[in-house]
Amino acid sequence: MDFKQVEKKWNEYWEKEGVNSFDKKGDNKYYVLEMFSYPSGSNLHLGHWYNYAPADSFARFKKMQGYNVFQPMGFDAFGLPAENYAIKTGIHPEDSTKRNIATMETQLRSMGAMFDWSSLLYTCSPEYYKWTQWLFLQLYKHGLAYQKQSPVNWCPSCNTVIANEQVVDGKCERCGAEIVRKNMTQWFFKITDYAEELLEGLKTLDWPEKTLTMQKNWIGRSEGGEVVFPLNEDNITVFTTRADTLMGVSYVVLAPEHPLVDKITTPECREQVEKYKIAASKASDIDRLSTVKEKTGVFTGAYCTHPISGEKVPVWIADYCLATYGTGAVMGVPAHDERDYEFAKKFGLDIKQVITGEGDTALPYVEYGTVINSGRFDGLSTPEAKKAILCYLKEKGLGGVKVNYRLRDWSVSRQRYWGAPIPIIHCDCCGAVPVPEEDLPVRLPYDVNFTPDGQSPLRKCDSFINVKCPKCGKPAHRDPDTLDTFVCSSWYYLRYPDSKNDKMPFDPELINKMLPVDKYIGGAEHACMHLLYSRFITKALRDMGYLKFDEPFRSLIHQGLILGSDGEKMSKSKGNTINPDFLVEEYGSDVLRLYLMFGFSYADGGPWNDDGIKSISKFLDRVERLVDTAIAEKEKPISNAKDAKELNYALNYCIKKVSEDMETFSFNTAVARIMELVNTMYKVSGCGSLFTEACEKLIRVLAPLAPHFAEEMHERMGFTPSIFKCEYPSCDESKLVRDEVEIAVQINSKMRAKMTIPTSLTEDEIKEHALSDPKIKELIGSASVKKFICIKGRLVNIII
RNA sequence: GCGAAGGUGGCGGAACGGCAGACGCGCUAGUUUCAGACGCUAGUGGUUAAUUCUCGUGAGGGUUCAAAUCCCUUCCUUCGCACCA
Repeated sequence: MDFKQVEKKWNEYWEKEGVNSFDKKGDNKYYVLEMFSYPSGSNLHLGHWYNYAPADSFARFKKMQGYNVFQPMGFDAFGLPAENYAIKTGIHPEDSTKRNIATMETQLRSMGAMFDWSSLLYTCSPEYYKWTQWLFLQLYKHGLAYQKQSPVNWCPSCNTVIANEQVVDGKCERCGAEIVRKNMTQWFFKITDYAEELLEGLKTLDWPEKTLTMQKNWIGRSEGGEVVFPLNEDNITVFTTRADTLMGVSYVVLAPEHPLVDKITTPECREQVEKYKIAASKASDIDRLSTVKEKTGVFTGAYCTHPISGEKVPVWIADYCLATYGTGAVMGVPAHDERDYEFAKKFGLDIKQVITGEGDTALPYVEYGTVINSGRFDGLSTPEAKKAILCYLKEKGLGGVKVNYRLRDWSVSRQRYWGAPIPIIHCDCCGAVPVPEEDLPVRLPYDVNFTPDGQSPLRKCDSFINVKCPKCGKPAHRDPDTLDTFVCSSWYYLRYPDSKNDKMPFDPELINKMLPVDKYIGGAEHACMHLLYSRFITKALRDMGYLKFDEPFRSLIHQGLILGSDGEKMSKSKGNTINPDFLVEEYGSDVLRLYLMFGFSYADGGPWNDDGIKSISKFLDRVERLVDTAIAEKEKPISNAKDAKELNYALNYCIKKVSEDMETFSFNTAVARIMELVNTMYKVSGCGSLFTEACEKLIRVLAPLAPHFAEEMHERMGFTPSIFKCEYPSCDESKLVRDEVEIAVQINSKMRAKMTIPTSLTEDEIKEHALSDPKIKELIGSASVKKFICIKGRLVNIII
């Protein structure tokens, strides 16, 4: 078969007849969404194929089941790589991105997937980012966008902010200079306002268990309390989950970045504190939280007051305390916390035991127990003491119960060019003023110097930056930063159904009908960020009244990663990349997609193997020969009843299993079941018209998995196109009823024999049957049967 | 370091308390062919003369009539960790 000609023929036919397009007016919608891609290289790589092709087969399966399937495609086109590429080559990000998109779009079209091309979108087009900016303004108006100081990676040599990815071993990837953390004013989205609902909502989602767990841990809810340690006119507030150990506090630690540090440090400690702060600014959070690394810290010279005992408590700074978690301050209870114990040992701080328990209570004792050495709280259990102490603190105005989340607000400012400009104007009189909605989009200027030299690229563009304040009309300047690309991707699924609307970001009526997404497919690496941001944006828009659903993605699937044949991650530098173009050229797109589905467990992925794909090519040839046989058998009567029964069983078993497997993205077993049917069809004979009928159904079951091939076979068998307008075959359960079944016989749980019995037997009859079987009789011998376990249709286990 | 997964034949992978290795690659034999390729048929975890016994799901322990599957310990690998997307 000339697959090139066949693929071209059907791609054109589908396009012309609108076979793939979504019926906006129809009901029974099914929204299948694959995570859109970043147009980084110029070519579609195998990973894209692995994401899109099997997901498309799922979409086609749903279509054949009668759903009105909406499967859009687009590009997440802003981002760092295009800008880095521009710095290196001088090619403008807009030019390289547009060129990459054009290539990828052509390749995606040749894949033969049923994308609804009329909804295509690019996040870098002004028609799209106008609404990204609109989204920012809505969040701002509702108090969900705000500015605060926050640390960034700063390269003192390049004089610029650099991404985490560009920090290699604490050094700048470009120039090798040591990176320091520097505070800058940044925009944040208040995702923490939704922490509780984001956590609760997880219960309603049909998502992989591991993803739910990861999000849960990422949000990191912990119940505890706040405790205030007064220090002159200031208060140091700490968060703790172990308020019961409060009387064991021997010091308080502030994060080196804590705002109080400068104020409270005494002159004689100033030098060591400053030195320590510089050292801490060079360590990553991951290093700082390591429990194996030796603890470091310095004394500030200051003392705060214990809220209950009134004793003086020394205040230290240490990098194991993070400014971004809790209140940026912790109380040190060496007797009952491993890190505090290590810290106190090293610096000679007091270790006061205030909890005891049964058994081994060697310090640090971190288990729950009974309070001691704590005055009025002595004798209480840990949970009782937590309550009592926090209650007492509340009365004194020095703390109380508090729920804390690990989740931090979402930093959305980027000091870069290639992103959506932040629609804010800074005015000396009026402060931060939102750009009026009618002035959107704030267009990204083309002629910009984006070489890194200490300034946001947009700040150097006078025509962009200098504007009049929309409020007072005085000279003002635009915000020079752009938005994190995660902002663009946090709402694109809302734009797709109405992607050409120039009056609003989406039509609320339409969106309430189309959303949530019924099946979302993409990489597991997005578990905590993209997927959480999208959920937050959906909930925020709901509360503003723009939509009426709570969650954007009802059901989620992650595909695995295809590795190089050496088992390593594919990369140009390793030279182990597989170019799908060559494979499509040699085998055709159906064979490539079928192999991707058959050769791997979809959620796991694995190393690429050249031999496997050839076998799929042979498999389709095998099916093609079957079709030709079936055409010849069409008018013949059924002459072999036994084989006919066998064929009916195989056919209906295949239909049943494949339908189930397609539903769960278990493509490898779905293909295996089709291969089994094909094997059976090669074995049987004398099935006549039943054979032809079976073949027709086989082609339909295969259609979502090998669309061009199936369409061609369907036509060859004399049917009018398109096969995707046909119903998916349904299983005739009556054909699956068997008269006899072979079951295993175990004696003392060891496999000993097999026997074939009628399926109609009751448990007692099976027992009788088994015990009277001569071979089994012999195996049992003179021993007596103690117990008889019968699992119907599978096995019996005779304990003697 | 913290969080999340995963270790099954020569290989990709099935099974997810009930006959381990479905399906495929590879390999072996037969068949077709002038020959090869292709196709078709059969076999294929180790061990063995033998469906003969036995051993086998990273390692060690446990629960159970029964464990790849559940529990504990341990080793190894992969992914994420908030400015890559």
